[in-house]
Amino acid sequence: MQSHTPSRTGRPRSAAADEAILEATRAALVDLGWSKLTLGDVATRAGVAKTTLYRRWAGKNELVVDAVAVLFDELELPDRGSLAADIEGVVLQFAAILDRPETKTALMAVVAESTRDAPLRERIRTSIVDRQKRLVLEGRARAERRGELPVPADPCVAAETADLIFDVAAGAVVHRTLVSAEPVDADWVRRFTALLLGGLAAASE
Amino acid sequence: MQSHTPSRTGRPRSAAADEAILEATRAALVDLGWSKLTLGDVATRAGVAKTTLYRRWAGKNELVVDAVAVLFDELELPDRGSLAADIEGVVLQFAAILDRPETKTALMAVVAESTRDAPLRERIRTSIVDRQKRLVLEGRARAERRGELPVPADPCVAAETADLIFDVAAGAVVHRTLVSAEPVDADWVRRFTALLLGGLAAASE
DNA sequence: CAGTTACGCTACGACCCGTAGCGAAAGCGC
DNA sequence: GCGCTTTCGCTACGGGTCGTAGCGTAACTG
Repeated sequence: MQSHTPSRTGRPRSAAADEAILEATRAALVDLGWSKLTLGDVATRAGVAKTTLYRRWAGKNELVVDAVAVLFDELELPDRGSLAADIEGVVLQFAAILDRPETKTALMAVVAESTRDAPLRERIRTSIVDRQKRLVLEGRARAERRGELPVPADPCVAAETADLIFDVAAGAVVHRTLVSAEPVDADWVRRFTALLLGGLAAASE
Repeated sequence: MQSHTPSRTGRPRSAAADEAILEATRAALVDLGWSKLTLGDVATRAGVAKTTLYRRWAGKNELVVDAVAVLFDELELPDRGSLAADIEGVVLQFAAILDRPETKTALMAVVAESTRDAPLRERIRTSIVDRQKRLVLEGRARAERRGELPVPADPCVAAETADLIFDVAAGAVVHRTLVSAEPVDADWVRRFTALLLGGLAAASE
């Protein structure tokens, strides 16, 4: 969120307004998409003055990041018994979130903006990307406990491998969904997982 | 381009103006980025009236796609002797194009817009994406001639595999560059290629 | 109650959009 | 050469969004 240090005195900021604004932002993203979304319209939908919106967020970019970030909270890594099943499960979850119209149009737009805005990039990293990356680390740790993956000797190499896996998995799903515009269905996920696990097995030999 | 059927009579459209506009668009992307780029500014930079710009392109999206598309013309697939070397070469080329400031800020922006604009998505596909995908098909055909990959029995499965490889490769490079904001250097490409080839080998067994 | 902060509302200049209208320029067929 | 057609540069315009300033009111604290 926007990390406003709450002062001890004075009228407190309405928490209900916060949620109403974020909800209105998601609704506006569904109806209008990124480019036609205006802050005035969001304020009207939320039943809030436009000035209130500007008091809490610096601009459209930051607002949309916060509005979309909560959708990634539902990402979990339930234990499905094997590394392959775990991967397939989390990839399907990620694809489902990315298939929503509000994330589809918003995510790549804010990433594009972040190429010229370092603070925005940091905000995206902490509130969205790191939540995804955590799943990769958890999945590997679980696979090591199962004995499906060897415990890495060099932790530095292990970190690089985790980053590689993350970029490959997240990138592939995003590219399939947004660029190729084809569905990430169970069949595709199965083939992708087979490719990924095969590559991991070959690399650790 | 914008596929304007040239009429036999009347004053012909200036081809020099076309190139000046696209060049000005790329320069404006470098200076201003996607969101702050305005068509009026592009027209001024190109030494062209704003109305001329609107006569040739429907809007900002289409213009930027055309301006960036030509940068992907330099993508080639020189024979480096092995499938691994071919992959590493083309991935490094793709990463180099994507590292330019004009493509970095523009590509994801137009992809984000294309989620709500089917004609734009088709334009991106034909003028940018298909040029990349072609390299995957050529690379595989070459590897089959070398005997590095088995000739697929089912052409339908082969097409699906090619699509998968394409989404994985392009997606990984894009994600690494734009989301993780870390360099696609020779070391990363080597590790990615090893992962991909290992997965391919495991899948064809 | 006084002090402080957030809120809703209005109004404002600045900017960009996309289009219309005009006269001039550059080709083609005769 | 002379019309015809299309594009060009230019100006001007209504409409929309931006981000901010100002002001009176509401909410909470000590």
